Amino acid sequence: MKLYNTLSRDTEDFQPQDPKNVRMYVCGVTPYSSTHVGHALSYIVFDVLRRYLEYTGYVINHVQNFTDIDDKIIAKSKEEGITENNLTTRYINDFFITMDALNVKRATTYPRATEEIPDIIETISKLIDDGYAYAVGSDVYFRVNKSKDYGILSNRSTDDMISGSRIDIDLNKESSMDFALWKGSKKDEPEWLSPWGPGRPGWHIECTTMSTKYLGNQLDIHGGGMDLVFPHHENEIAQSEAYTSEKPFSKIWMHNGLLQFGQDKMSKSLGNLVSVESALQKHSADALRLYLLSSHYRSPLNYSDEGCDAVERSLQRLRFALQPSEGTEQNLDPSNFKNDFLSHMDHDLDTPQAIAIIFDLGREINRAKESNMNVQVAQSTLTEMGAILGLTFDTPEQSSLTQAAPFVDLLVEIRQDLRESNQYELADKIRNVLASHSISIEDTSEGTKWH
RNA sequence: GGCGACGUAGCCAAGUGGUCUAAGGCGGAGGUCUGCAAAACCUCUAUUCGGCGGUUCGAAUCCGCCCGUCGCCUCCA
Repeated sequence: MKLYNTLSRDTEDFQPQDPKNVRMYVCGVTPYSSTHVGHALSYIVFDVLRRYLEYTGYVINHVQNFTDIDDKIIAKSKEEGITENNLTTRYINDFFITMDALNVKRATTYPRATEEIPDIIETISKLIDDGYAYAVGSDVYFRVNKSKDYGILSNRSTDDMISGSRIDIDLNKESSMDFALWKGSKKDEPEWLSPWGPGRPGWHIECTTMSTKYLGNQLDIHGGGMDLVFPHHENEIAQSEAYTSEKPFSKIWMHNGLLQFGQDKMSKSLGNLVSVESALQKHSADALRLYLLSSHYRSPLNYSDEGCDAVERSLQRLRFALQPSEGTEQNLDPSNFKNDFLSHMDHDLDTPQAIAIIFDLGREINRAKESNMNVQVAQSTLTEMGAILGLTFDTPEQSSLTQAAPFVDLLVEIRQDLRESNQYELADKIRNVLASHSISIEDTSEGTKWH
C-alpha cells in the first residue's frame, strides 16, 4: 500500500516496523464543545485507513488522545461554573456517542492528558536534564535551537517564522520560538504539583508522553488534521526525538484536508461549526460518511446539506442492489470489481475511485437481477467493500412511521382493491396523499411496497 | 513577508505522462417497464481540463510565468 507522507512530501510504500502490527497514533480532540462534522471527517478517514489495514491482515494498535486540559477548557468551565473534569467528561462522552453513531471503530486506547501527569513530568524532567528544555520560574520551555531538524515537517525555517511571527515576544523565553512544556498556574487555575511548581502541561507534550508510553519510541503512522502540522506536530517531533534520541519519531505523517463551510474553514474560532448531531438529524450516517469520503482525504471539502442529500439518493440505489434476489441463472462474478476497488484503496486511500467502483458494481447487480442472474456472491462483495469504508447500507429508520404502519398498510390494501377494479383516480388520490406525507408507493412485480 | 494547497461538465468530485475523444455521483433530456407513476435498467449530457509559454514522440498529469480562490505561520480534526 502507498501512502502520502507529509514528512517527505511524497507517496511512499507503507511498511511498518513490525510486519504484522501497526502502531498508529491519531491526534484526538480537545473536549470542550460538541463534536462537529470536521472532526467526523478526520476520524472517518483514519477509521477507513484502519479498516483497510485490518482487512489486508495487519493488527492495529490505535492510540488516540484527549487533551483534556488547556486555556479554552479552563475558560469554558469558569463560564459554566463547573469543574474542568465535569466539562471534559461531558464532551468526551459526546465524542464517543457521536463516533459510535458514525460507525467509527473505537481506538485501542484513549489516554487523557490529566491522567498522565506523572509521566508527562518525567518526560519534561528528562528533556531538562538533557539540555533540551529550561525552567523559568515555574514555566518550562523547549529549546527549539537545540533541534537541528526543526521545521522539517512543515517545511519552514526558524528565521522565516521569527520574522513573520504574529506572536508577542515573551521576555521569559530564550528565543521567541521556544514553546511551553509546563505552564505555572495562575490564580484560580487547575494545577498539579511538579518540580517547577504547581501548574499544568503545555499543549504538545502530552502527545509525546502518551505515544511513547503506549506505542513505543517510533510510530508507524501519526495522523491528524492539516491544521496540526504546525506547530503541534512539528513540536511533537522536536520533543519526541529529543526525548528518545531516535529518528524518525513517526515513519509516516498523514494529514487530512480541512472541511470548509461556505467560503471559510469550519473552525471553533469562526463559530461556523455544524455538529455531527445536527447533521445526523438530516442525513443517515452512511450518507454523511459517503459524502465525506467522496473527495480525496487530502483535499479540502465543502460541507453542504444539498451534497449530503444527493448522496442519500445515490445510496438508495445501492440499498436496492442489496435487497435479496432469487435469480437462478449464472452467477455474476464480482472479482474484477473487487480487484479494482482494492487497487484504488492501495493508492493512498483513494476512496473517491473506490466509491466509483462500488457504484459500478451496484449497477451491475441491478442489471443482472433483471436478467434473473444469481447475484448473491456479488452482493456479499458489495457489502464487503462497503464495510471497508465503514458503510452499513442500513435503511434509515423512520421511527415516526412505525406507529402509522398499520394504517398505511390498510390504505395500500384499499388502493390495491381499487386498482383491481380499475378505479385509478381514487387509487392515485391515495398515492398522492401518502406522498404528501413523504411516504412513497412502488407497485412492483412482488406487490406494492411503501417506504 | 514566509510556507503550502487548489482552479476539471449545470452542481459535487476523481484522474498513479500514453488504454483520457477525462471515473463516479447529483441534476437534466429521451427510452424500456407500468393503468399512470415510482424504483430499476438503457442512451445522451466536458474533443476538453483557469490563461500563456516550455519539456516530451506524447501532458489534465512534469517545469516556468501570470490570473483567481483558499489554508497555515495564533486555539483548531
